[in-house]
Amino acid sequence: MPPAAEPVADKPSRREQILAAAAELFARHGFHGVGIDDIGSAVGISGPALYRHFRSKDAMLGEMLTAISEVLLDGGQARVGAARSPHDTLEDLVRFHVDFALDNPALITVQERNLGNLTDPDRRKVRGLQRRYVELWVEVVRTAVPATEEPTARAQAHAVFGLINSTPHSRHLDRAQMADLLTAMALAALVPARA
Amino acid sequence: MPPAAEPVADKPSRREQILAAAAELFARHGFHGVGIDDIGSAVGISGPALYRHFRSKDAMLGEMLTAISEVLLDGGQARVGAARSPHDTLEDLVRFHVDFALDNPALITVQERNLGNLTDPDRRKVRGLQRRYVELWVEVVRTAVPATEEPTARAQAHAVFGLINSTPHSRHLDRAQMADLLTAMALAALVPARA
DNA sequence: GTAGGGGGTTAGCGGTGACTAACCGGATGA
DNA sequence: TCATCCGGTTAGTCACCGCTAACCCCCTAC
Repeated sequence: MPPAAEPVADKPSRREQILAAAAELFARHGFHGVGIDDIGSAVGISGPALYRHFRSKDAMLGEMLTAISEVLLDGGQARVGAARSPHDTLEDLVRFHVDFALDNPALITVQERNLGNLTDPDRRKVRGLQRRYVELWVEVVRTAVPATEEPTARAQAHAVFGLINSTPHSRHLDRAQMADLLTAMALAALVPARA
Repeated sequence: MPPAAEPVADKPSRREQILAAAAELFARHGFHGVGIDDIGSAVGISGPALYRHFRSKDAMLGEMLTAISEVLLDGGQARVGAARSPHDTLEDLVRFHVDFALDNPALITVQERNLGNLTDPDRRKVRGLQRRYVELWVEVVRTAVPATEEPTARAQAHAVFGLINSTPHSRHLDRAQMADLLTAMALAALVPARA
């Protein structure tokens, strides 16, 4: 068995190919607007072959969204772990989210739009991960700007997610400029005028 | 004919009731996730009775989205017409959008998520209206902050829409506080530190 | 050389969803 | 009084969609 004992990232496995294609389609047409055959033909196989890799269409969405939420939470925690000044931590966190959104527009779109199409247990899991990610932001914001009330910080976090995640809907600047712009806007929106 | 010759806003007509209910459902479950029977029973009638009021399910979505786009464009133009200082005009425009989003969370959600489910002609129409609304914002932003390049202003407009439209996803503050917070954040994100 | 299994195929089933057909009751205006 | 029509009903059609069944080909390991 030449290529085995290594479930690591070699080349994109079939599963990953499928998830990527499905994300693109879900983002464009919505979960129910995409057929199993559409996903299949997007990766060059046709229709029911997908069931060799996933138990159901729901399972694809579930795996996709939990993966995203875990990447965001883990990445966020890592950024916060590397302790620097409160404001620098906030900036790191913003930058991290901006990078993720710019590099994974389809995933961001699916996460925003298709949470409601998850299975109940999947939704619970994803909601939990998202809640922890929001709490991370709340803490970081309140550390950087101590005057902020907790509900306000939560509302700000959601608003900034909306700002950053709007990225897939506008492709006017190149990646670097877009990253800088979004980061600057998010920070300006989070820390009151004058810093 | 007692009540006629007045297509004006009396009490919510059946059509309007239906559109409101449909908007709520589309926002929650997505266009394809909602059945004709769901919409019907949401207004107390059942199933195919809807076809006395709309030609098709697509037509409902089409009418809904063009109406939203027209309200936004008209309202925006009205705000800009009442000429004040450039910065006050921008603030008015922001406030207008914030109010609309807070008062019509379902509509905002549908407009954000279900543009892709429109018929081709409907999508063209809505896209056109949206484009003009964005251009309005671009002009107002560039008048208030002349240093802004046009593509940057466009990207900023989209980002601020994302910020404001995130409203349906967070209900942590009461309406007034939320309006103030979103307005402040949007303005901070649009006009560079120090004004 | 061959057994086994991973990954693909096509055919078909059952359910559901948009829409139509056919019918109906009651308010209205001549 | 009665024709009309508006807005509702239920039954039914047809397409499509998720998923299973049954089959098959190759690649690998013994």
